[in-house]
Amino acid sequence: MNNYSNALREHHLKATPQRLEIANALAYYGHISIDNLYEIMLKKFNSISLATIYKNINIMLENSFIQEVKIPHEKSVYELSKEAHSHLVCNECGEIEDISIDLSQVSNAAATNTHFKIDKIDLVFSGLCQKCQTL
Amino acid sequence: MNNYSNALREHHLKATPQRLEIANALAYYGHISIDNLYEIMLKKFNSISLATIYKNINIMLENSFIQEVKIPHEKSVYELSKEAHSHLVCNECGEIEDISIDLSQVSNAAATNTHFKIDKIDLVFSGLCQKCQTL
DNA sequence: TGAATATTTACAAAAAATTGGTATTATTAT
DNA sequence: ATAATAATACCAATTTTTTGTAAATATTCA
Repeated sequence: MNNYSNALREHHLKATPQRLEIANALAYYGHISIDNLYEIMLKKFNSISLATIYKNINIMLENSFIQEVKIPHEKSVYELSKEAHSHLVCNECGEIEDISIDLSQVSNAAATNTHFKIDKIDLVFSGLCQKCQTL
Repeated sequence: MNNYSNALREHHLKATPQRLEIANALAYYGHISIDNLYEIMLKKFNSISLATIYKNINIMLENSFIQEVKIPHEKSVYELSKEAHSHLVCNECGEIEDISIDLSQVSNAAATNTHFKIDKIDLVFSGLCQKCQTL
């Protein structure tokens, strides 16, 4: 199990036990909503409050330690920052999967068409995962 | 100016004056947040309530008359349903632009890599629009 | 290692966002 | 036009998120 103390400090965040646990939860589950995170955190810190969750999620976002993933029709989930990647969501079971796809073609197409200077791409595929297709 | 009475009815929505005005606002502005929509609606219906806005947005979403667009770091905006397209957001001025790009390559890549059956793609480019690059 | 300081936490409360209940009014189909 | 149905405004309730603060904790630096 990873120790995120240094990673947190590199993002100018104090390494508190609560934050370490948030990092562990994100690492373990990959993507997690505020509600789920609160439930998980309660198991380790039985007096933790939602306000603490929100404050930490928000400051972690500001400092780019984590990223928000906006899923269609769902509440946002959060993930540890890593290399750029896209997401797939199963409309049946809700599973979220990471995927790395080369987006230079679409990025260039968008840039030349609109003259935007593009520096970030949020891409979410929705559909059915392999398991849910066969059920 | 378009009359959306029939379009609403085709989506099994009664064509009330409030709904027609929402449709007009979405058509005129392209993308609108709940707050902005409420402000706009207040000009025509000085006793309209936010609850009415929410109820209509929700039922219009359910009936696919409109679509939600989730913008990074921003509140959702809504748009009239139309052909599939992607979005560009300017991080400076907030402008949201539609763009049609062929996504069959990335869609195929994602499908073959993950064995998902993909039926929807949400793609948002963030960056700077042409105007804001030169400021 | 320990004291000083700066930040974080839990808790309470407030604020903001969204949803629910109902009498009245408007829309639709006949 | 009328009856049946659904939407609206209004108000209240709920849910979600943020804020303020004293106490507790982590970090810094000697």
